[in-house]
Amino acid sequence: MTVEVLAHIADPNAKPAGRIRQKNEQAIIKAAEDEFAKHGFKGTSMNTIAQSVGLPKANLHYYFSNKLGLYQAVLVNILELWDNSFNTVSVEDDPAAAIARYIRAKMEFSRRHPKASRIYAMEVISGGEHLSQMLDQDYQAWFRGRAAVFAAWSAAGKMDPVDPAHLIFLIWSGTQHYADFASQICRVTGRSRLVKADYEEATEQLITIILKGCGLTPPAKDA
Amino acid sequence: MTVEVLAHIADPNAKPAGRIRQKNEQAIIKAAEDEFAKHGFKGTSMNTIAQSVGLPKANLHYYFSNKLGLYQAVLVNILELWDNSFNTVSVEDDPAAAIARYIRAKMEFSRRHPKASRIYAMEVISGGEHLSQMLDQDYQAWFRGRAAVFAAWSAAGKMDPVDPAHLIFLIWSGTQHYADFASQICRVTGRSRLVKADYEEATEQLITIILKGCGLTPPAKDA
DNA sequence: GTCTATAATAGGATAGAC
DNA sequence: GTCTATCCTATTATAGAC
Repeated sequence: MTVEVLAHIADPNAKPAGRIRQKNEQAIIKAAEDEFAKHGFKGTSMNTIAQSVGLPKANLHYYFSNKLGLYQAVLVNILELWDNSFNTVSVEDDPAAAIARYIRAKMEFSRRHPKASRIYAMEVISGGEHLSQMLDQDYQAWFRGRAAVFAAWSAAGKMDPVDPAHLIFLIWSGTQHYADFASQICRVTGRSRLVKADYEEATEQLITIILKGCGLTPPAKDA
Repeated sequence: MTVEVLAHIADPNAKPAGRIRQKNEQAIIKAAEDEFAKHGFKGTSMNTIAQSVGLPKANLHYYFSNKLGLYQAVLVNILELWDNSFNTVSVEDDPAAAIARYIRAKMEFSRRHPKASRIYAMEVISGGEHLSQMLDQDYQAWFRGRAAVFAAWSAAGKMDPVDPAHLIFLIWSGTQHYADFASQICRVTGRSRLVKADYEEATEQLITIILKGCGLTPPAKDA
């Protein structure tokens, strides 16, 4: 996905970035992520963000044209975090190794950036209107390209003939769940929070089930 | 899960239900679901709900003590919709048939009640504080009981020794995804909306992958 | 660049006429 | 039971002093 090109969407009248500006913008965005992750776009107030950064709310409007501009900056920030290793997977690669690596990368993202995952989830649940401006056309093309790789593997008899789209959705949902639904996982398992070991265990279980489910044998050891 | 007992939480000063009251309350709840599913608790305004029902907003406060009371009524409504067939699954049952049936039930819920699923998802992503009052203690016990059934199947050699909790999370996330992330599925696949056939295809794919992933053979035909 | 003060509006909630 | 009018607070956003 080409994300750099879209940075201007976040703030059309963006001023040249001085040192102070860059630092403050990042601080505001970081605080904004906390709120957006908990309450979504509509449910978040500039006031709360301002208090969280320790800045008067007028400053937020100095750095970002308005609430929507700040939100879009946060979204762009998230899209830039996304792991792109899956983009380069090709038909020549080993399916089992490639899928295992992708699951690992997605789960690592859930562990390291749970708030980013939640903001994205809330945005999609809300209809994803703010995202459509950012990734409409080439996102669909990207998805088709990735699905084609799975289809080619199946056609070559390297894996079961599973529907590529549904397999990708299963990988997405299964990994994102550990970020988005962490509060529920904690509740039903009696944990206070998820630690690294929990994510590692989940990763191995997901890889085991999904690879076998596609008729694949897990790679002997991860590289 | 014992849900009926908790109905009083939704509105402690609930008045006896007359015909008009019951009808209006349902109309309000229905309209509220639309908004809560799109914007979560904080992001939803009573005003918007009132306009959607075609009632002055003072009426909403007549029927529900306040915004929180209305939200909790919506949540209770959702919990009552939940499929309970999984509760009665026991060690004696056939794992493949039971898991396939559960996936089918969960996916059917996503198809028939996508808004309920989204409200629940938003609530969990937001931290799930409003849910904890409703199902804290026995929810954990319920989960442990269900996980124990999977563990017993594994111990009896009826299926692979997968971690029950992670398997359940995979079933939950994989099925709920088609409700919560429908907007994204539509975007990447170029659909305008998901139809029954899409859900049926997804159901079969999920059952195929997950059953095989657990070392199970799909039941010949569904009952 | 930063902040106080303030405008303008939307939000939740209630009083009280009907 | 129903609705208008209203209160008060929170919210987005801006003006303008420093």
